[in-house]
Amino acid sequence: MSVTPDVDDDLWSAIGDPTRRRMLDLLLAGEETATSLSARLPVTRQAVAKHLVVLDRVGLVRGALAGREKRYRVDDTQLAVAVAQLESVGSAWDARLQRIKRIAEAIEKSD
Amino acid sequence: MSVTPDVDDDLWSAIGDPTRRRMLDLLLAGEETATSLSARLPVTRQAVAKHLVVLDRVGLVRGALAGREKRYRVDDTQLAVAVAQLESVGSAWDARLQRIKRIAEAIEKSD
DNA sequence: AGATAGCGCAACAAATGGTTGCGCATTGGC
DNA sequence: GCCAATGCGCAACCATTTGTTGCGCTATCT
Repeated sequence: MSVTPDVDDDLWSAIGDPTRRRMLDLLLAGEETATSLSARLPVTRQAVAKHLVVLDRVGLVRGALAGREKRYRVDDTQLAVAVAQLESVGSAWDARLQRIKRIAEAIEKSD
Repeated sequence: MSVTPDVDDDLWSAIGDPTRRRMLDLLLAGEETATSLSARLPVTRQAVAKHLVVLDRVGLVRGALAGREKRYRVDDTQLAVAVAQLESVGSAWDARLQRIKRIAEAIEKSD
């Protein structure tokens, strides 16, 4: 019996990186470019650009050219999928923890 | 304003790795050793051992010597903390998505 | 037209996740 | 009691990821 649900590893590892989580955080407040994001993060523009490639590959963000800028925004639908996976794993583990707790209580009662 | 709550990056990246998530899954079903885990996973015992070091460092598992074996078990308390972080980030993003949706609806209505 | 701002590409460094190979300790059968 | 087998830890090595710096192209603004 498997406890954790099947999860898209690529999507999960995309949101697993702390820098990418902070980028998503910033992008949720509005469109940003690689340059503007790097100004608010402790990494260089190029590092941000690489992360944007990763996030784009799993569909969490999309970039659109606007003049000489490339503005990125969060894809709501795909972020909702990611959130669903987080909550799915979380509640699976939580359920297992509860079960263990109930068993422990049952054993204690039968002592 | 920050959207995602402050999260323990070490704890998060510990559960971010797919192999470690599967190890936790197996360990939730009962104690295991590095060798027994590696038999159920597509990686070598040494890879499993390294992951166990990582999981131990963040307190998600603890190992106890039993003869020549070293049996690992999940630390319920710390796993509960990890679950709380997952659900915390998930619901923060979810809340933000809902807010965006409400704003979009409001704009649509005012058209 | 020329200075500037934004971006992409390439080369490099460090950390991570994986492998193989080795040696040491404990255990169990004879 | 001995010896083979089992389980573990350590070290060397490889590929990928995450970060850096440096360079050059293109588009914009005066």
